[in-house]
Amino acid sequence: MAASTLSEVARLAGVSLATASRVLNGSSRKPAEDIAERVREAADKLGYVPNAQAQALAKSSSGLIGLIVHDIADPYFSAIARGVQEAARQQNRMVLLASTSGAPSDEKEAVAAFAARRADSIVIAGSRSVRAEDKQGNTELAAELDRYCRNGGHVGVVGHPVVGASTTEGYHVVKVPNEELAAGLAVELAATHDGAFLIIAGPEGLYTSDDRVRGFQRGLADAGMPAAEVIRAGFNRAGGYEAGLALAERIKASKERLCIFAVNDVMAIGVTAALRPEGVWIPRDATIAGFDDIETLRDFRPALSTVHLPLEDIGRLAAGDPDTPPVSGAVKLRRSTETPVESQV
Amino acid sequence: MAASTLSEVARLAGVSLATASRVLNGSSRKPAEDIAERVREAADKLGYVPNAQAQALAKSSSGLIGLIVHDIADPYFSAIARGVQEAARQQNRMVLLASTSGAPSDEKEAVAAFAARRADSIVIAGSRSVRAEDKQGNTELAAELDRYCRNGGHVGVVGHPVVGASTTEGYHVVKVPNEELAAGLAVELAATHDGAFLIIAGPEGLYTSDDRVRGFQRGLADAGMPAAEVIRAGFNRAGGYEAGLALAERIKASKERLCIFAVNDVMAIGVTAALRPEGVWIPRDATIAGFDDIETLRDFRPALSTVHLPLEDIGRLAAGDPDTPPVSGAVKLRRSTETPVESQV
DNA sequence: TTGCAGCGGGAATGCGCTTTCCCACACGAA
DNA sequence: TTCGTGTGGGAAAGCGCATTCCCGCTGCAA
Repeated sequence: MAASTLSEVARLAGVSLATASRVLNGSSRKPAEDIAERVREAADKLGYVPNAQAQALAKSSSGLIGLIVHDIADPYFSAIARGVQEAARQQNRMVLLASTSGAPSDEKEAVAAFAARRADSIVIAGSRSVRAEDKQGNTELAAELDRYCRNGGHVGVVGHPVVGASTTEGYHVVKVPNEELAAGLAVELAATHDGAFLIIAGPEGLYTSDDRVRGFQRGLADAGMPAAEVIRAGFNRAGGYEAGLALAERIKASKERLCIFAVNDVMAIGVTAALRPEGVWIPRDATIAGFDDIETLRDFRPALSTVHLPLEDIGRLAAGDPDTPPVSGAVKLRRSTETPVESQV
Repeated sequence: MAASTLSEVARLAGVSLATASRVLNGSSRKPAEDIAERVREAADKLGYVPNAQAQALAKSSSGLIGLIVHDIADPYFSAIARGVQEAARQQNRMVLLASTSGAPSDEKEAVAAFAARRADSIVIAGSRSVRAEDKQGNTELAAELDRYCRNGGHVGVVGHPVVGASTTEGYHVVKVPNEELAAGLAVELAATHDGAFLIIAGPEGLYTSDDRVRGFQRGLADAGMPAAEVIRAGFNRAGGYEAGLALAERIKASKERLCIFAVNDVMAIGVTAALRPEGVWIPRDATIAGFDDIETLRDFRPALSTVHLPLEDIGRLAAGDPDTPPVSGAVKLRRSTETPVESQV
């Protein structure tokens, strides 16, 4: 990647390096118009593209914003990524992407890489976890982030604080009211469903999942219902599918309709997909609700009851956009939890 | 973003800058083990993180790979992004992201920004277009890419070459056999459907869409069927939805089942979503097929007939991964184009 | 006419690192 | 003992740019 440099431009325009720099790359001092014009012409003729690396080095600020997600192809993350991207665009920055499949140790490396690139800020999306196997990774991640912040970096985390992070300057968490919203969902569901509830959760220790489970149980309690049984599975479609398979027989054997709460939309879809070939129809034989309100899944049938989350805004907020309204979700009851006509005797 | 520098490390370790560099940042010359150990300790104590910008400047190679997509939240692009990301990871690079909502002039700016950052290579996903309003943008984009390549950059384009790009060194196109696959789809559909066909296409001039339309028509011709009528709409779900609305009455009025080919999956979903409230059922009243085989839509019901594209591999290929097999799609016939039992008299 | 701001351009320094070149030293052969 | 030869560390020159000084010039008041 060689390209023409500023000094070449300066030479061609017959001015000094300083002047050329002032003309081309924005400075408080504005050279005279005629000379500026000459510089611009020279730059144009040479196809000059400023070297952002060198600029960053000289003024120690890179205009980069690092984004860490578990999986960029997951619609949850890609929606957040879009928000981050938009915020970055507004701030005239570029987004540096890292997918880590969720392991804190990978995330730590990503943070280090971002720090090496002197990213102005880092956004970490994806659920934090306190699982035992992540213990060391979490500690290292926290240390790395801490160092990054001490060196003047800004960190935005979606959902929960990074485990073990000492609240440093420049560290902010975009709170997602998972618990409250899950409680709200439970209350609304309890209003029309008086059978049993069941929760299909992610692995224990995953904050997002745990919060939603806790909230849902609290909502049930508030509504005067007994606590729901909790089944653990992977926090993705496959997990939901597996849980669905395990559940099919039970549902068919039972006489009353079960109301299932899967802690995110893709899990709910997985459950539904597993149930269908078994002849268990939603919402006829069981009802189901998810969480996130993933856009790509809106056309899914039966329409999935869920909790809407402004994912794009969340991304924007994490990226430090000041104009974005605070996170506020909303329960969306749709077909998948409706009481079918024939049983509304 | 201040941090400890290499010279601080060198001083603490009591060695020269050169030695410290050789120890910490990989060089062909390996200093003695005892001295290396001292340097490593010093680096560790200071929490040294090499400044990638400075490294890039010094060795003029940034380890960056730029990715340009229309919309990162679109599952088509996010799947490609995942592939690019993985390839980058393998090559020990980082991905720089730019979303452009499809305008060539935006893409041009993204290329310039990547060039400024001295990205080693650039991947452009998303359909090329020859629409009149994109004419100037295309020209500028081509010029910018050309300059980038001449300066030693590598460019990978998904699908079609950038309009007007003179084939320079370092420019490669990941061919996607849209036309052939669409033809294959048409042939397979024609085998079981003998009514009329209709194509819901994207805007005229969008290569991807045009290719698929052309291929489908050719397939129909090969199968001895008359050409299908073509309706134009937006190349996204909204476009499909709109087209679906416009179509509903017609389908209800007609006595024979129509077979609809939407040029991508999300459009097909949009069509289906528009048709459903009108009482038009797929595949009872009409059948429909899409293109892309988007993963998130696999659980959609009726299961969507489509053409599978190895999107992740495409991303990898565009990012220059040598171990990825060439692009090969496959027709996937599913429920949405099945002949329902009751009409199989 | 002299003195003093004020303005605009240029030389030079440094951002943090890689890499070339040089030099001191040790070792083996003659 | 002396001369090559190799080995390993250090000094220094950039990489491309921003920015701080510095300096010459002009315009104005005294």
